[in-house]
Amino acid sequence: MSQDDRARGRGRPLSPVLTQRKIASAAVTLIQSRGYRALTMSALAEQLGVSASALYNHVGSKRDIMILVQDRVNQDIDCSAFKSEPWDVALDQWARSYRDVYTRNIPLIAVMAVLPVANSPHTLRMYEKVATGLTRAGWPESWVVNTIVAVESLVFGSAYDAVAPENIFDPGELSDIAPVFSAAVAHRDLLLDSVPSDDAADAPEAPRAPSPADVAFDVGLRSLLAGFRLALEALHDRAGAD
Amino acid sequence: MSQDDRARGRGRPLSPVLTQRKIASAAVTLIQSRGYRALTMSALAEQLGVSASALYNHVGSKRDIMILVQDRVNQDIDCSAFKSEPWDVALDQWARSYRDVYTRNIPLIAVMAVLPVANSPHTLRMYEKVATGLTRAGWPESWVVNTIVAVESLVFGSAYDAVAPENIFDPGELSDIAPVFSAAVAHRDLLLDSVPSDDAADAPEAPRAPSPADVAFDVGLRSLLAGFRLALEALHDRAGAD
DNA sequence: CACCTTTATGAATGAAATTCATTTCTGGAA
DNA sequence: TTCCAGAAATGAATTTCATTCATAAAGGTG
Repeated sequence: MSQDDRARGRGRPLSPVLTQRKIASAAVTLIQSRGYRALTMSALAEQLGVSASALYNHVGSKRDIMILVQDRVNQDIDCSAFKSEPWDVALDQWARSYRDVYTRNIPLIAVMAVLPVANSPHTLRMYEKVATGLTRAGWPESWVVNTIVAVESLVFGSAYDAVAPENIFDPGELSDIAPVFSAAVAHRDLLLDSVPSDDAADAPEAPRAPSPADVAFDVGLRSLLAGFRLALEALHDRAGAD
Repeated sequence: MSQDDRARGRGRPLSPVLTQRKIASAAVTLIQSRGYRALTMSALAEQLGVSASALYNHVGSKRDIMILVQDRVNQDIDCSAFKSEPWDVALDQWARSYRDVYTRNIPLIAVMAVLPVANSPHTLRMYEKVATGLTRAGWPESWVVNTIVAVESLVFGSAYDAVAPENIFDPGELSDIAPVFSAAVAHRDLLLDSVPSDDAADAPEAPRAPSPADVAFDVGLRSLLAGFRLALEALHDRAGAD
């Protein structure tokens, strides 16, 4: 399809057909056009004009491909705010962008959340920007990673929530056994206006109205950041008292 | 194994062998003894002394079984604090218990996070307790669900983090490209004492030392709750001003 | 009693990932 | 140059699951 349609015979080709780079690109393309469900070794091989077993000369498993995809996808996370903005504003923007990316890449969460960063250069660069921003703003070294992890945790959980069906909390026939909760679900949407509309600057594309999941994430992120501000103040007060 | 070893012939048995209840129990048993990897339709059928295809007379798919398991597992989450404690203390205890449970049931996260609650009575009962606690404490109805979702998001993300390898942030050979982050990772453990030891009351079993992931969760949860306290105060101040 | 429904069995089916034997080419050492 | 180990393809298994299908036996309802 994509390359050269003449069937290749057996044996090593004259010039190499595959590289990890090409495999990763093809995987991303495939995912974007047909989704993660469609990312099979065969489909990927077909996309590359190659037989499925050939992939195993370049990666050890499908999981390896997910890892390549993950590092690539992480480049889309916007860390730019750490250059200029105060740490809390930057963390806010980073978290929102991070969630947007993973809402589009749910199957990567299980990979990213558990994957040693050691072979993901772009991911590591992202963390470096965040860590630098926090450190420069006066966060103690010993807190930086935990702060990052806490934000990430909220982000991953919220990404799942974002792809859940809208009626996920609708108690259906069982509303009798949960009257207070049912009422709360029914009145959940009253906050819908308090949320910032997605991107003012760079998006002519989709000024999508915020969903309940967006509101919940907004509430959680704001609260988490407010808590962080308090914690940082407390740390500095204590340090100042010595 | 578990029931009656005499081979059953073809055809409908004299008394029913399977129920959804029995399937769910067997699944939980299997998971506890051999983990989620071992939860296959065949293994489950064997556990029940039945052929795999028989299961499909009682559930539509393996996912349905995961749903049954999920509702059962959610009964282990401790909501008791909402009866007596202030809302923030109760939310704290709930969240910690919730994370413990899902740390042991990682594959359920993808199910739970996305599953309509309508057919999970125990899950719904849990939400009812939480919603009641928050409402009684003065949280406005419109905030209750979002508050719950925010905590859950942190919990799910943190559960992933808890099962990640300890060295997940070790930059390995790439530490050059992320010096600030690498230093932060190296000093991450300095907070290890600030975390409550797991269970004082009911655990003679494992007074396990807190891991870095436990600390990060603790930091995140504390901050989130601090932020919630501020938000609730602000709401009441605003309401009082009218 | 006739007949549809329920709930088993055991034998396919099908989708994936992965492995294996084989082929062909490359690049470095003798 | 020649030779050979190793790299990189192919296509044909293999494996492991979930799921479906044809068939059989029992239950319950008219």
